[in-house]
Amino acid sequence: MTPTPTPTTDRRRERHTAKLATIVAEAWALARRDGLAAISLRELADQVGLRQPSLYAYFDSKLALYDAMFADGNRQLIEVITALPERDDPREGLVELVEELTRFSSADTVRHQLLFQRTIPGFEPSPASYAVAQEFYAIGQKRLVSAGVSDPGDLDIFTALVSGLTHQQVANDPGGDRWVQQSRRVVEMYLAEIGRSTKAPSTVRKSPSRKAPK
Amino acid sequence: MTPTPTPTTDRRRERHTAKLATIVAEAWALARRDGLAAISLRELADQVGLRQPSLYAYFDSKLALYDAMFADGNRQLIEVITALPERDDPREGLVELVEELTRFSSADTVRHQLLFQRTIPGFEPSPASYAVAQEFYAIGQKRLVSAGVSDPGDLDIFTALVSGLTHQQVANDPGGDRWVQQSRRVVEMYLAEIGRSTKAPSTVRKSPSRKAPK
DNA sequence: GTCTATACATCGATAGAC
DNA sequence: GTCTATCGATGTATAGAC
Repeated sequence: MTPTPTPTTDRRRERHTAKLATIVAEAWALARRDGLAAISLRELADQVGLRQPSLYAYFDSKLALYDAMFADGNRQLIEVITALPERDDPREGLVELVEELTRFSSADTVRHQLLFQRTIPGFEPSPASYAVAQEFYAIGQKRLVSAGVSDPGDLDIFTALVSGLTHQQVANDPGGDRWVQQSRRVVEMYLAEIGRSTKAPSTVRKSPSRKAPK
Repeated sequence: MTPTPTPTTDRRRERHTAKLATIVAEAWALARRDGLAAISLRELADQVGLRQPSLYAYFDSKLALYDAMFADGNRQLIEVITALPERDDPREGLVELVEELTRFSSADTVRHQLLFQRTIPGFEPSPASYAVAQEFYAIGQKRLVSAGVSDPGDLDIFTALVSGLTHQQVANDPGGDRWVQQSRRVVEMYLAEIGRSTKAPSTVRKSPSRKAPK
């Protein structure tokens, strides 16, 4: 997903990358003000001291801009969770992880939208950007395993818990901490359930679904 | 949020309302095909045999169309959950409620987006439409109270669980039932936690009932 | 790389005739 | 209510000067 002509010399490449970062940062600012889907390329260009066609030296299209923002947001996410202090008790570490993720979403609604909701028609992360998202996912999964969670179903439940807390936080108390406060209890509730089921790992309860499983 | 000039005679009002319903239905179809934000008023008008400006006889703006869709989706939601069979055990009823809500979201991604995510820039439900959403919320809360949940914090956790299951279902397995299948276990996990925290722990079933819902 | 200039298709929205 | 005609703004894209 390289833009148009990638700069040749190191010096030029450096400036190119720097300018690209300011464009992405300004795009975030516009998205926060008007909404993610309402970013105007002409206004974005103005904000970074360029004319609209010049943006095409950095992005092939508007979707490519969203792609860069997607990767950028996921890098922020990785940065935040890797900065968390190590805990002897992996369960306590899990609590803090979930609290931090909920805070992260609460801090920036549109960032949460781009990263976790499919809100832009036609947008799909490029392989490179998707790899960043998977890196985050791998880190989270590793912490889960440390806390003794390995069953796929258990993992699905955990992702549901986290996405539920973050979504409610963003939707009903953006900038606040109403669901951040519930994170500890939710994680402890979850770990209690996991501990309950690991005694008999063979018998997996399944919901009487009306649809036949695939 | 009445459109432009509300029809005067009963006959005209009737046709107006009927046509309005077909417009909303066709808007859903377009949204399913191209995405919620990608609805084109010109194409919508074509689909219902009108020219684009004529749509303004039914909606003051595009946002007013979204508002009508929002109310419509919430009415569908109320219809679905009120159609659920009565259960002697309110806990079993809660399980089925959550399963049904997750199925509801899985069945229509864009409907879930409009109802539960803030994805359209500038859109905010009108008081009339918001009242429909609150009616749904009141029904859900009533069932929760029947199951012995009344604490506000407990309620916040429940909404997080439901929104998490539905969101994961929509985002990662649209049309499927991967998180629908986890609904029972999540609800039982939740009820166990509630029972643990209440001062007077009632009879908590240790093992879940295998009673099939239907 | 960035500019000016221009082009095209599409969009939501409005004015005014009927 | 529905139409035609039109508006301003948008995203997208290209050509060519510097």
